[in-house]
This record gives sequence, structure tokens and C-alpha cells, in this order.
Amino acid sequence: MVTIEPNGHFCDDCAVRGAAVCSSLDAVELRQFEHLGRRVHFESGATVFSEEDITTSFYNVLEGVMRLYKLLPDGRRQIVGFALPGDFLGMNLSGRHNFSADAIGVVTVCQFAKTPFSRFIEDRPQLLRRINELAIRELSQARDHMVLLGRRSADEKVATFLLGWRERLAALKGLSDTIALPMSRQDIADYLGLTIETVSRTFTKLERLGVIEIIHGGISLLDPARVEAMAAA
Amino acid sequence: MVTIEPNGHFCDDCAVRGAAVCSSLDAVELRQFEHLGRRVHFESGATVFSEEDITTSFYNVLEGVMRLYKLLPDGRRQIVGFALPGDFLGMNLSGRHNFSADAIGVVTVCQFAKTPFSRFIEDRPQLLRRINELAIRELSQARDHMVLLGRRSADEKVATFLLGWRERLAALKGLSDTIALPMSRQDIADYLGLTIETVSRTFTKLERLGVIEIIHGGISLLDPARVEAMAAA
DNA sequence: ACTCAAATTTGATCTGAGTCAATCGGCTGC
DNA sequence: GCAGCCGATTGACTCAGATCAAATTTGAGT
Repeated sequence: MVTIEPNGHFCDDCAVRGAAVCSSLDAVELRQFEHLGRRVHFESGATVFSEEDITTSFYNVLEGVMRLYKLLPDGRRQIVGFALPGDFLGMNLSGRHNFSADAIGVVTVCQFAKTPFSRFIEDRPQLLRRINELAIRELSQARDHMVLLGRRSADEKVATFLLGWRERLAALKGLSDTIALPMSRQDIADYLGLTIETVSRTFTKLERLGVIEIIHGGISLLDPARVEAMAAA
Repeated sequence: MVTIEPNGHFCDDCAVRGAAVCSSLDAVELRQFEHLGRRVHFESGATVFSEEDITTSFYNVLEGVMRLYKLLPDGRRQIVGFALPGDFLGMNLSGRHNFSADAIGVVTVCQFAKTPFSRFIEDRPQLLRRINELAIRELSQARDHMVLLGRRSADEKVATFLLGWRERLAALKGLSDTIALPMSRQDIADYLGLTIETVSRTFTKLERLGVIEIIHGGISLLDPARVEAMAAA
């Protein structure tokens, strides 16, 4: 289920070194930093951490996609975000995670034990500044998502999601009209505050309008401008 | 509309000194810090800053309540939060505000020009750490609010709002079953992703159930346990 | 106190998205 | 190849909350 790679100078060939939290470190610091983290692999569907668990580690996503979610006591689920390579997870004030995180497909993370990581930050304000930047960026995304959840129609939600996801993939692999959707319809529904049926119907509707094509494992954007028009309302 | 107080050693008698961003500063630093900020008053309904405005200042709320919101092109509004004394506003990465802020009733803020403030932070990591803490706390609140917007019923939204608001007021003035609601029904609706009619009906329903009493400028919690039960679902 | 405008409440009706219920289609394992 | 399963789609119907439309209350200004 979970496999841990032997330690080594893995930062050297780390795909996210430039984008992630580590981008704030110079060569010497990176060498020290390297000893704090270890690469851990999670298989598809594995839970990386759960809400209310005591935080023992921070995570830097290296490969794969994770769903970040909160559950209500009766089982209703809200996905609060998807984590992609370069995202940093685990910061909190309470000492406990405030959401759960599952691997969607195979995931590789760089895992840091909380205490040594916190100590490392102490006298490296540029790392703290980088973490702060990431937090502020997430906060801005969270506010955008509140608007979507509170004030957008189903069609607008789906269109906005497709464009936003495309944008995030573009930052990793370059812009493309073929959009991989590794998450299930249920995941999309729980992210958008909809049901699986509504998501499915909206996809079909977009396909019938000739705006997208539903392909295996994703969609193809046939008419980006129309989708943008639908998203903007 | 906006009045600026003459400078002075106002940190000494600042009501939020212990709770706000300044709590991370020692006496000497506080004296220097004092020269960076100035007290500014806003009258009821005044806009403190607007989304997409270039950020020229940061704000520390001293007195009053603000609504923080985003607008869609067609005028739909989502309130992303209410700011109370001790809240720190204005952090962003883009150099532009990512939401608008209006005064609800009279508001006093401590306003800091962006550049000198940013310079002041540079060599004071404990202030940066404090700002980071506030950002992480907000992020956690934002995620909770996503769950509310995406997955809760109207009754649950209203009940959760009343308890959450009571909690925030409790942190300022001590716990009370009399809850002041300075914001309009429209503000509450835009915060909860509902219409004004639904909010009004839900309030009346709660009153008829004998769970709350609608009073001038707020409500009185007659049966907190029942409200908690409604909120939890 | 009186007027007017704005905010809130209440009622009647409508509808977008949810719910319930079959299929359908694509993999997995035999 | 085919049986069984799980995710996705589609259809029929329902309902929570929106919309439209009046009252009614509140409050600011005279």
C-alpha cells in the first residue's frame, strides 16, 4: 500500500524543485533539507492522512493527484481541492489536519516529519515566506471556490471546473485542449457541490452542444470560447 | 466619509493589541510599528477597498464589522467572510485585492502602507509567522465554509451561521445567548449562498419552533442545544 | 408625529437540481 | 469469450429553495 524509497540525493532529480516549497532554498540549504524528507509512494485510493488525525508530517506532492475533502457526520462529502505536484500539504494551527487526503491514482510525495521541519523553518525566513505565499494563493483559490459553490448554476460550475483544471494542468505540462480527468464523476460532483447525475448530464449536454468530447479518462475541449462563455455567465 | 486620526502613541490603548498581528511584537518593536500605521474611520456602508484594486495598504480591523465579498459580472454576490476586530486584511500575491471590503456600521482600522509594512516584516520573522498563522486560520475557516456552501441545507446553513457568529462574538466580548447581527438579511443570504427570502423564512421558522427570538438588531438563542442539533445534521 | 424609502416578512408559484430507478459500458478475473 | 462488477449514463418524478409579488415593519428626514 505504501512504499518508502531509500534515502539519497533525490532533490537533484526532483521534478517539482523549482515550483514547490523548496524553490526558496539555495543549493547548500537544499542539501540539508534533503535529509529531512523522504519519498513515499501511495497506491491508488490510499488515504495519506485523515481529518482530525494529529499532524505528524507535512507533504510535498511530487507526482499524481490527491483529493482533499471534509466529511459531515452523515457522510456527505465536500472536496475542498485537488492537490497536484508542487502542492504543499499539512499546515495547520490546531496540531490536527483539518481535511482528509486520498491518492487518486498512484501518488508520490516528499514527506517531512513535523518537528525537524518546523525547526528547519525557524531560522530560514525565506522558506517561511514561501510557505506563506502558498497559503495566500490557496486562500485566494478557496474564495473563488466559495463563489462557485454559493452562487453558480450547475452548468457554470462544470464549465468553470473544466477551465480551472485545464489551467492547473497547463502549469505542469503545458496548455492543451485535451484535459485528463483522473478523478471520478463522484469526485467532481463533491468538488462542485452537485450530484453525480447532474455532473454526468451536464457533460453529456456539453458534448451534444459540440463544445466538448468525452474521451476515455478525460475530455477534449472542442470549443474553449463557448465553455468560457458558459463559465462567465 | 473617511476620517483619519492624527498620529500618536495609539498602540498603547489599542483594543486589539493582544489578538491582532501586532501580538507578535515586543515593546520596542511596537513603538516602531506604531509609526507605520494610522487609524482611519469609515462610515457605515463605505467601501474600504475593492476587488482588483491595486493593493496599496494592509488593514488591521480595530472596531466594527466588515463584509468581504466577490461579485460575478452579472451582479451575483458571494460574501466570503466577515471581518471583526483583530482581523488582518490585504495580503495577496498578485498585487491586487482579491475581494472587496465594505464597512457594516462604523469601522475603525489601522491602515499600513504596503511598502514600509513589507519592509518592516523583512527582518522580523516572528511577525511573518504571525501573519502566516492568521492566513492558515482563515484557510481552515474557508474550507469549513466550502462544506457549508456545497453540502448543507438551508436550515443547516442558518443554524451553523448563528452558532459560528456567536462563537466569533464570544471571542471578542464573551459568550452570550444574545447575538448581535449587524449585517442585513441580504448579507446573511449572500454569505450562506441563499436568497433573502429563504433566510427570512428560516429565521421565522426557528422563532416559531421556540428555538430563537428575533430581536432588534439580532437574535436571542433560546435553545442553543436545538440549534446545534440543526447545524450538525 | 408624518412621509417616504428601504428592509423584512409572508404568500403563491415555479424550476433547477436532487432522488429514485433502470440500463449501459468497460474492465477484471476466470 | 463471458460473467460479474463498478462507474457512468439516462429517464421519470419530486422537492427544496428560487422567483415573483404583495404586504408589513422599520427608520431616517422633515
